[in-house]
Amino acid sequence: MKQQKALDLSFFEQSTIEVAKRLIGMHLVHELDGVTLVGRITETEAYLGVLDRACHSYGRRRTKRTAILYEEAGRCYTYTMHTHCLLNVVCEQKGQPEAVLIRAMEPISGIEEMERLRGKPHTSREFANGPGKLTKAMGITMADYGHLLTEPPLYFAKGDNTDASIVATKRIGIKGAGSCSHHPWRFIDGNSRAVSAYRP
DNA sequence: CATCGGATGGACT
DNA sequence: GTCCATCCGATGG
Repeated sequence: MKQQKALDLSFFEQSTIEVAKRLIGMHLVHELDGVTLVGRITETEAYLGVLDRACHSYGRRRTKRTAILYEEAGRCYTYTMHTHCLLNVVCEQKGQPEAVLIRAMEPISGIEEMERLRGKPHTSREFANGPGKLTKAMGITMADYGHLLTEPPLYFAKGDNTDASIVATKRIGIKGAGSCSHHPWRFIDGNSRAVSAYRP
């Protein structure tokens, strides 16, 4: 495995939709207990802040949980959904509370350790084809809340997206968000099977 | 304090 | 398709 070079802050200061699209094919890296875990991102969703009814910062809602969304781009926004931890990266300028949810990946390296973290055998397709599965495989927890995702131990790195075919769809699991439910702000690699079940 | 609900996943019918 | 584990923030009394 060649050296992983972290994406820098300017990457995350682009528009949130642009970040969501460009993260497809990029690598997510976690250096954990001396092992480097790497996955290739296959699915993301953009959450566009104060006007997006599906976004936790809709209407400038600001709580202890959402506070990090108001900080600078590149920060880690983790939150718990039922029994699971979900990973987001903050985008845009400080004070503009937008983020990209990392929803799925293909395991690249550190696979034995990821299998131990995930528990039970899984096919490569279902290994991390969901946001809760992904954080479990990568060992990401609420302890990572606020971490700057351009620095070890948890960061993004340039990957291979030459085979990626970016497909936009509606976001998954959004309810009660009116017209915001229909925006095509979910992005998948149409050539990967390691994505959530729904396809257009 | 009690209650509710959700950007989920896994087991099961 | 259904059920539910088990969490935190939000809301109301």
